[in-house]
Amino acid sequence: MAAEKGKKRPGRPVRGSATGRPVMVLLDSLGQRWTLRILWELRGGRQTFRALRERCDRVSPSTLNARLADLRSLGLVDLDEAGYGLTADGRSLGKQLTALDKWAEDWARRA
Amino acid sequence: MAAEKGKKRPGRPVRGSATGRPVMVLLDSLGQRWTLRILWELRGGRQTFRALRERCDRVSPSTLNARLADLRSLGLVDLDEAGYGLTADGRSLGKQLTALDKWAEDWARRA
DNA sequence: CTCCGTGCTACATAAAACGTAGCATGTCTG
DNA sequence: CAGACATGCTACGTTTTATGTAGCACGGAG
Repeated sequence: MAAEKGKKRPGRPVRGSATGRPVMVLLDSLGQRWTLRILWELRGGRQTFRALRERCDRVSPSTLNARLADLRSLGLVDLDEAGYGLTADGRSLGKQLTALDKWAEDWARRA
Repeated sequence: MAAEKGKKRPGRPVRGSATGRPVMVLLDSLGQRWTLRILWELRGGRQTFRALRERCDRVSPSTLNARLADLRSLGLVDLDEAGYGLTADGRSLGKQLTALDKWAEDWARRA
């Protein structure tokens, strides 16, 4: 399982990049299936594990749980009685995704 | 393994999203290992397959080739005598990654 | 010819993700 | 209390994806 051995933090080495340069930590986590999508869907507001799973095309619960653990470890996502949601950092990253959405729209228009 | 069959385009359905909404096409491709990293490294300028591979922590050539085929199919990357490089679209997406880098720096400062 | 360097492929192995079932817990209802 | 739901999450066998190493085919230079 993807249990957390240690919290991931910007500045700590990750797979594929010994430096631990913050953006590399980020690229490493985002470059796993469903991570970007999960952040994307959480922009819409806090939701339960099961609801989130539905929104993410019924991703398998083991994968979803692994990603959520990762994102929590990064401090981008948290869990409370209302379910999973973005932290302050998560929301600010979410804005980057919104920018990406805009970019994609323009891209589609051009293509 | 080989290359993909049809060109991917924003507006065409992809795995995990039947709608083909542009940003979904993007998230789908970016959410594979090495894709983000490859784009990241290509920001530095056109380079050969082998040089790019070195910069990407010696990713296996089969994987690299698969990702490059994907990115070429998306019109973000192209290949000429000087090697692989970003297209105009690729460069504009690269700017989004640069923004992500900035974000990650701030994030690291906060964490 | 040989010697490089290029993009890229083959293929066996390992790791990641999938899909389904179901557990443990809590709350609400009769 | 029992029973019906809903929750987060785990187990585990199967499939998909990535890895690592070797090496092929081509082109240019010497």
